[in-house]
Amino acid sequence: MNMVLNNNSVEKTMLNAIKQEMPDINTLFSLAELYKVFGDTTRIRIMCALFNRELCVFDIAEIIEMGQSAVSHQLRILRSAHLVKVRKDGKQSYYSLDDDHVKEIFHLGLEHITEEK
Amino acid sequence: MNMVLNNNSVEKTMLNAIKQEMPDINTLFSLAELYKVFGDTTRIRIMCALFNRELCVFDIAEIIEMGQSAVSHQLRILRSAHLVKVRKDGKQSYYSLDDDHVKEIFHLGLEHITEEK
DNA sequence: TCAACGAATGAACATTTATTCATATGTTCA
DNA sequence: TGAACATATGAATAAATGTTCATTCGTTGA
Repeated sequence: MNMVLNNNSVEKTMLNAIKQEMPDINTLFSLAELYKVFGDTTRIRIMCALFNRELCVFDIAEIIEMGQSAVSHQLRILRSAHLVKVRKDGKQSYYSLDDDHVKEIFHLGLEHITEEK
Repeated sequence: MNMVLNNNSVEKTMLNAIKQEMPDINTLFSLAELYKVFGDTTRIRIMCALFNRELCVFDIAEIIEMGQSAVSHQLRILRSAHLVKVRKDGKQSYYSLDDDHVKEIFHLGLEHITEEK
């Protein structure tokens, strides 16, 4: 028998079992994509401003003190992640949070960082 | 009175009120930093492998099919975000999740992406 | 109809980030 | 002690990302 043994903590068959039980790679990829969207201060601030109200692009830009273009670009990213939604009214686009998950994810993250040693 | 009026949805005073109620910028920055760590498929997969057990670096590398060096680099990032912790035993370093938040954040994210239209 | 305005978009640039390769560190055991 | 091994780390490279600037699109109202 020409079996290759590894001398690590876990047996080869066990490693394979762990591989099997992992969620499929596409799911994990989507998950990473979602968190990537949360992983930017500008987008976090935008979501934060939208916590209790809808706002148009110009007002968001004022609140977070950034240019209209930058805000608009980030809003597109937030939109495609289904984190914010738009309502158009005349010349303006009003954005609001799309989903309760946003607040929940936000709060969980806060818990983690405030509990840090 | 030389007050500049804006003709957007919300009055200037209201905008300032919203600015005031925003969490301070350092908190939001840390929050973004935390989610940035979740925002990478390799790190997500590592955390996932560690969901129910501790593993040494070599085994993690086997499970997620990446090089030892890449895994080690990512573990350092996870460690400094307090998401995983190490226990050293002889030649090996055993990593495990540091915190229940990891699982909670993970599951919330999964909920969000599976509910998408 | 056309000027003014709010928002969206594309291209360019600078910065950040993940991976790889090579090497260093630290531990075990022969 | 020194060879073998597990892990960590530094430098280099390639790829991804955020912001800015310039421009376009779409709507309003004079």
